[in-house]
Formats: sequence, C-alpha cells, structure tokens
Amino acid sequence: MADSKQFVKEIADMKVDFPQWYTDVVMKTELADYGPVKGTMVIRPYGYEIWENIQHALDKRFKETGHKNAYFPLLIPYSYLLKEAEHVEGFAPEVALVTHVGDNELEEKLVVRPTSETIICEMYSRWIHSYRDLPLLINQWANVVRWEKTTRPFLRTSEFLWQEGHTLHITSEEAKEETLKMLEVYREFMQNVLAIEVIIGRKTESEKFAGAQETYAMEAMMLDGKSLQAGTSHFFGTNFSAAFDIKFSDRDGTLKNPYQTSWGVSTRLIGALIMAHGDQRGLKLPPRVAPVQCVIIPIAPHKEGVNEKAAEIAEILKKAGIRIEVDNRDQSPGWKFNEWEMKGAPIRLEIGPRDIENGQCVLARRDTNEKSIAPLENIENTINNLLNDIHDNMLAQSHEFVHSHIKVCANMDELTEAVNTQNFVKTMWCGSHECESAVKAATAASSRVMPFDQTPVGDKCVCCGKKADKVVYFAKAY
RNA sequence: CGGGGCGUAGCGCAGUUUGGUAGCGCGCAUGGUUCGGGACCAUGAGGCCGCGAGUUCGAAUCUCGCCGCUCCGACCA
Repeated sequence: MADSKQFVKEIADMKVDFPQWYTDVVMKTELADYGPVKGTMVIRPYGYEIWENIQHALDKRFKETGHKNAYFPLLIPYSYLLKEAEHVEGFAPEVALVTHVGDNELEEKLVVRPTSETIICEMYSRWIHSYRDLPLLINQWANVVRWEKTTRPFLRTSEFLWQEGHTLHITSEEAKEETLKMLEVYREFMQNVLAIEVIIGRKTESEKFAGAQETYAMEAMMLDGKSLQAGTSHFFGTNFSAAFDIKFSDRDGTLKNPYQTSWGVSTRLIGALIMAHGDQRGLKLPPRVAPVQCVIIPIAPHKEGVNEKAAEIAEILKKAGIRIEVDNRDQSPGWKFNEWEMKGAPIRLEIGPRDIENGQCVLARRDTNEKSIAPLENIENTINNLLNDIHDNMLAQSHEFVHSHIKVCANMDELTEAVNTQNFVKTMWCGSHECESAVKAATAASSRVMPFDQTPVGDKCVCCGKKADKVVYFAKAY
C-alpha cells in the first residue's frame, strides 16, 4: 500500500518541484511502476483502467465516424522504413532493431515498430486496386517502441500504448477533411471526457511529423505552464502512397496514388490528465474515465447494519452504471478519505450509523472538497448528477486556467518574461525557420501550433521585427 | 551524451567527518480496544549497508574501480 501519509505531508510542506511531484503521484497512487528495462513502464491495474475507459470513449467516436479496427505486425522489415526519406531520418535514431534469432544473424534486419505507417502502407498497396476500394478507414490499437534518451512515466517511455488511425482517400480535399475531422474528434474528447481545455492548430514546418505534409495537433497546458502535445493528426498527401506504390484506377481509367492521413493519441493522455488536474493532495480524476467514480466508505462498520447498508447502496449504484468501490479495509475513516483523495476518486460517499438513522449519507466531492448531506432516496440520480457537475466544473477550471495563462507578446523581452512565468505566448511570427529556432535557443520555448483563428495580434515578428502575418503559440514543452 | 544529487529493512531517512555489536519513523504480522478527517496499547518479523577489489586485528564508514537511480540540459508522442 502506498505510504500516502508521508506523501501528502511532503507535498504540503513542499517545494518539491513539479516533475518530482508528477513522478511521486504516479508511483504512490499505483498507476504505474518502472519496468526492469530502463525507460519501460508497467501500467498497474488502477492506471490501466483509466486507459480502458479512454479507449472505450475514443473507440466509440472512431466507429461513429466510420472507422474499423485492425491489427498489423509488431516487427517491420528495416527496408520498409527506408522507403520514405524524411520518415526514416526522423525515426531511425530511436528504433530498436532485431538483428539476431538465437545465434543466427538475420539477413534482413527488423525494426520493432516506432509507428506503423510503413507496414500498413505495404499492406494497403496489396488491398487497393480501384476507387471502389476507397476511402479506407482503419484504426489500430497497439504498442510501439521508441528508444528515447530520457523517459518519464506516461509522458515518455520507451514503449507506449496508443491508437493510430491510417486512412486512404481518393482526393486531397477528402483526406484533408479527414485530418481535421479526427483532430476535432480528439478536441471534443479532451473536453467532454477528460475535461481538459486544449489549443488546437497546425504545426510549423520544423515541428511536423517525419514524412507528413501537414501536421495538426492539440496542445494541453500543464499546471506548471508547460505544454504537452496530447494528440496529432497528419495529412500525408501522397508521400507514402507514392513511396509504397499504392495505386488505384480512378473513374477516368488512370492510375493514381491515394491521399493519406494518420492520427494518434497515446497513454500520454494519462500523463496529461494528471498534470492538468492534479493538486497537492494528488490525483483529481475526471469522472468519465475515473476507475472508481464513487468510493463508498462505511463509518464504524462493526456497528449493526452499516456494512449491510453500504452493500445495499453499492448495488443500487452499480445497477445505475456507476463505477464504485466499497472500501472495507480495516483502517480509520480519515486514513481512507486521504488515500482516496490522493487516488483521485471524484466522489466519496460516507455511510455511518447516524446517516442510516436519518436515511441519508454524506457526499464529498474531490474537485471542490465540499461535503454535503444527501437523502438515500434516489441516490443514483444524485450521484450521476454530481458526477456531471464535477466534470463541468473541472472543464471550466481548465478553461479558466488555460486562458488566464496565455499572454499576447510583441517582442522577445515580453516573450521571455511570459514563458519564464509559466505562460503560453500568443504572438506574431514571420514564418522563418531562423526566427523559430532563435526563440527556442533563447528561451527554451518552442512553437506549439498556429491556431485556426489567425486574427492578427500585431503585425511584426516577435523575433526579427519584420512584417509578420502568422499567429503562433510558443511555450516550453514536455 | 554532458552537469549536479543519491544508493543503509517494503517506503522515507540517520549513522560515514573521527573505522569498533545495524539504528529511527512509517508500513507489515499477531492480539485487544477503537472508528464522522491520517486512532491507541502490547508483542513480533524483516538487512550481502548497490557490486567488486584493496588498506586494517576490525570497514556502512577509508582508497580504487564498476553498476544503478534521479534531476537539469541536447533529442522526442
């Protein structure tokens, strides 16, 4: 069991810095543990349930937009990776290679997939013959391996779980539409499921995905003002379909390469919700993915009827589809309160002898710390409404936090000041790679996205001072 | 791969300066009293002091080498 008392005390006094706080929360709330191989992570049941709930919510949205799931191999011939020049350049440094089987060296090296574009394209080239085969809308839930130099649980691990959608389309327009549609699916999911306000837009040339023509992303603001790229959606044009010789006969009888997209989110989302919602007491889980939405804590359970009443309430809530847990462990109530607050359960329901007498229970919400008394009658509706309230409140808080930490800046002094005081910077940029990397070199803040709303906030580049027409966000990033 | 910090019980640490029986708090186990915001009493289990060499009558402590973790940079979902 996590030593929560010590933990809460530490961070209450603390000047423990944010990364350390983050790691402590992950470990002590039993979301994950380090694996024996450096940079790998074991996702523990409590953390995995969050992932399952994320999967479920996303999968539903993918299906609704016409996508089907499939699975492709973990091992990819190295030669596939070489077919798209930018792609191999981007990924080669961090791919794990399989070179031997037993003592025998393989004739062709294999990579453990860092992403599946290449193998999926290889298969697509065999499947696609006619415009009648298009569009092809497929998603894969899988693990991938990228050998990163430094790692942090959920945010960057050598192996991680994700989904990657890979679609083919007849026209460029349709593919671009798909790219933006899936970005919108992600944005809606972030707000309505994870209760996280995100900033969406297009990546600059230097920040885009290796091999993409256009990359769009959603950036989430963490509590320390740093940005986390929470999901991406790419338009590939025909870069890959040409490289992998995917061709179809169009209506006019000519052979064409289809236009392609890919889009993905990963277990990093769990890191995002920890760092976007947490507080000094620990996790604050958004109700729609929380493994335990309502924890039931019997008070004085040795007294007559308490355990029975707790079980009875549990049954009612379960039937109403609420994820509950009755905490029957032999610990003092205060101990359990604190532990479940650390583990982020949105609602705590206390039921004791006094309540039973009065036909009521005590409800405590994690987001505001408020306690209230509720009648046991119709308790399932009360809880459901409260869960929705909590969600709405968390989203409103996230919205408020993000928008109060965006500073419009006109020059480098302002930008540096804003970035160093934990803000996102919204500013004008001339579009040159030189200015972008100059900002990064001077402040450690990188360009995040160019928002869709390009209403100018000035007319001069924040860096070089020349005429500028691009609105862009800069921020330090994870 | 560079720069800092740290490796002693499951967790958090003291002990290292000045070598001399392995310690503390929490957790864990057993029994009892408790239970509405981190309860209490009693008893108990638990250690290759990161690894390997060396110095010494004697090493957690001194010397040399190695390994691991972690934070900060460069690289990245």
